[in-house]
Amino acid sequence: MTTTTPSNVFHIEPNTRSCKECRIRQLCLTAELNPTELAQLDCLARQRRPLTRGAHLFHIGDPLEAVYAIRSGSVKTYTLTPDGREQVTGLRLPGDLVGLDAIGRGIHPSAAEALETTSICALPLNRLEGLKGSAPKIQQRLMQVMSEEIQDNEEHITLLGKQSAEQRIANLLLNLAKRYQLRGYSVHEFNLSMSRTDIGNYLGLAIETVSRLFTRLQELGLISVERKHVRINDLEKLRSFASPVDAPATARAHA
Amino acid sequence: MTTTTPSNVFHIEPNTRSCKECRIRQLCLTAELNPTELAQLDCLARQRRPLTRGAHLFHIGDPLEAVYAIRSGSVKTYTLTPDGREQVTGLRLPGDLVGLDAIGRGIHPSAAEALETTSICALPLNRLEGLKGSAPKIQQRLMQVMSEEIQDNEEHITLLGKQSAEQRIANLLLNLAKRYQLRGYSVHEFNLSMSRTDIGNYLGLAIETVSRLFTRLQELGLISVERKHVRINDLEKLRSFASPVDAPATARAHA
DNA sequence: CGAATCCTTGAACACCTTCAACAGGGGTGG
DNA sequence: CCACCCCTGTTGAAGGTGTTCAAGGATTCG
Repeated sequence: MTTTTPSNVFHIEPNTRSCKECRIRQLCLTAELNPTELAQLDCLARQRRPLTRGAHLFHIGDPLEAVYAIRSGSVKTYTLTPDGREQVTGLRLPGDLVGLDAIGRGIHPSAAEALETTSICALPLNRLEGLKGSAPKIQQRLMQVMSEEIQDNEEHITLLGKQSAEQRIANLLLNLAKRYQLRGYSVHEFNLSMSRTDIGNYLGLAIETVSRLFTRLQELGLISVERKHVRINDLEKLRSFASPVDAPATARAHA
Repeated sequence: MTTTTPSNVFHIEPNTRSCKECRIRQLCLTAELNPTELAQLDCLARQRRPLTRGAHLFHIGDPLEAVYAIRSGSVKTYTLTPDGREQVTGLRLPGDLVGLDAIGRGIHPSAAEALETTSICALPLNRLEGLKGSAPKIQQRLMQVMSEEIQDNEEHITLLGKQSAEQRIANLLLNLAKRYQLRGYSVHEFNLSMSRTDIGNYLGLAIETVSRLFTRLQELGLISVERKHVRINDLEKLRSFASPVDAPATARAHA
């Protein structure tokens, strides 16, 4: 932060503590709810003290108490391999929900850890279910969000199953750019909240490969990277790197 | 089928066409519903003519009309990469639900194709939502199933992100064995409904690698493979292959 | 200012892929 | 019923992408 400071490094502090005036309301569970429904959700959304970097929202194996909405900051979710290594399964930004994978069995199968100072809303599930009768749209919206998460996971499976290291990096950058844009920031410039280690872990690559490819994309003039700060200089060309029309050399076996 | 015929090659024809007497009721959306709720679901579950091998339940881009429960047979789901290659995202067995990833946006982001003769129940979503008031448990159960699908996807992401080719194959076999066992068949013997191509695609491996590893696991005495027929000879040892306590050689970078 | 952490870069290596050829079934048509 | 062909699966050898190992540089924080 001694150098340039893209907008997303400032915390997106919602104007107030209520859903109704939350700046990222349109992205959250609250999207398309009417004022009455918003008020109902407000009543049960507990806000916790902000998490500091490295703090856990929940651990693997914890009983499900609530699902959580990110208000500001960011969170990584991860599972553990049988031999105890971490697999990063997702990056959550303001407006995203965390913990949906615990609803099935009542136990968190993955952990959520703050990547920076992060504030959240806790949505106690049992009280959420109590709303069902009076506010079916909340329930319905929750199902939508879960379905979108399934879809996102399928995209990530495709990334891990079919794409070259270069494509994975390019797609991550485009994904982040799009999500920051949805939140009102520039498509072209943002700060990575994940470390190189987390990025490599998330993309199924060695950390050295991540570093090398950032350097390469920079040498090609597509992006500028300096530590966590990323600038996309040529969005179109980056897209053509991420999704080449002709299959890359390594792709035939999977065809 | 000229050789041995494990039980799962016989179609699991439900005794009757009603949910109440469906043999796989406990695995499906119907698990833990009371007779009244079962009857409600029965009313709207339309049964379609069985799909033949290669037939699609829906294509990518189709509008969401219903989600589907598998009654017998099996189905693969897949998405397309930007350059038009297929990525197999899942294998669905009797009792599993298909199409949940379409609820979010109303459009199927992935396709579902029968791997063999397959019969299904269609659950029209709009009529399902109409049940919400009278049968909230169905809605709740649907959320559970979706959450479990998220969890399954996370496991598959871990497989693709962290595991060696050998581990991927071993885990696939164990996964299938477990699911067939849940459906009342032997853990030790079953028929693959996926081709080698589909298996490789699903596991992010070249088809030749799949073939070689089947051969290797057979040489080690862990399994016996002949075309689609698989016998697990040493379940414990296969488990230790799938989840070694000490990280494999290729794993350090992801640690 | 020093230590720890994170990131970068280089070189050797390994796993898996690619390319190539062949074997075996299953279906079709003569 | 057999010959033929196509498709699926197998096996071998060479090659490549990404990993591993190693070392050095940069940043941050106490």
